[in-house]
Amino acid sequence: MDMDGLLKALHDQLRAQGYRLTKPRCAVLETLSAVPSHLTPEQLYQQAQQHYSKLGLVTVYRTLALLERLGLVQRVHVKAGCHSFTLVRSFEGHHHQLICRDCGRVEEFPDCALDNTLEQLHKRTGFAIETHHLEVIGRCPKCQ
Amino acid sequence: MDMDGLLKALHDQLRAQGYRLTKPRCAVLETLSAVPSHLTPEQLYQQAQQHYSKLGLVTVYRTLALLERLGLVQRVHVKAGCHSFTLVRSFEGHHHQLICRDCGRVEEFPDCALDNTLEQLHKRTGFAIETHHLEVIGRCPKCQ
DNA sequence: CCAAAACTGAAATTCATTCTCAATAATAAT
DNA sequence: ATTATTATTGAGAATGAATTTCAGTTTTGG
Repeated sequence: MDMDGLLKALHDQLRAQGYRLTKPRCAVLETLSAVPSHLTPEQLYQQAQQHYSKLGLVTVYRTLALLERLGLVQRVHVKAGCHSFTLVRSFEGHHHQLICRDCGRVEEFPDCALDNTLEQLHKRTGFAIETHHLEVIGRCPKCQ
Repeated sequence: MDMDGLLKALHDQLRAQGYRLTKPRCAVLETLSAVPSHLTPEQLYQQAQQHYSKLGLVTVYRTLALLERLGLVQRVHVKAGCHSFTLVRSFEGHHHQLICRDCGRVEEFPDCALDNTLEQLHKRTGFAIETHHLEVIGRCPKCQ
């Protein structure tokens, strides 16, 4: 999908859900759609000001929250800033986590059928894959 | 302080790497090992004070950083608090992200061979799986 | 064009995390 | 044991991201 098509689709999504198409929102969308990677709210704020100079940082946060709610934007967890910790209970190999969204219980499970996928991904994209994070969210038996 | 196998193993790991076995660290480890789920630094601070009342919050942060560096503790990304955002470019289905750790470039890839794994996971654990997050980290062709 | 409602920016605020530094405690050597 | 060395600590200050508040503005439907 070309960029204008993408932008138009995004606009339509907003309108369809009854949200207004404002200059700040257009600036945020335009900036995001022009960038192949991810941006922090602060970076987005800086760059989007080139499209609409009166833009405020608060509005960037609000717009991101809205777009995320609508599923138009996705959060990327980069290294820092996330909050909870569990003990690693098995000392070898890769572990993944199954997290209950209600009680927060965490169950680890051993490496999954991902090796094959990662191999193919490497071949297709040329990325040198170093690690991966997998979190599975659900409800544990007690919380259902 | 009683010491089951897990705790003793953790102590040994610390000692083996030349770190001191202090009361604050013991309190943090003891608390974490008693909890089947994940705790925020603040929660951990509250609970670990029951083991060592003079404990400071700063030390909890430092201890977590140390334990994470040693691979004894793992960060869990729960909903809030993470920083970067990308646009979702395909509007249907599940997407995963391949992130270059150097330039930050993000490439999406379609659903992987996880369905089977998730099905098995459900059968084995009884969790009702609702969603999952997968991030693959590597270096893109340009950055290698 | 007008009115109603959604939306906005700025400032103040909150909250998590990090930094600084003098005091303290764990360990190894005596 | 006692001591010396050095890692480690806690308190308070500082930082920085994210949120709240609110009066003013912009968008849209009529």
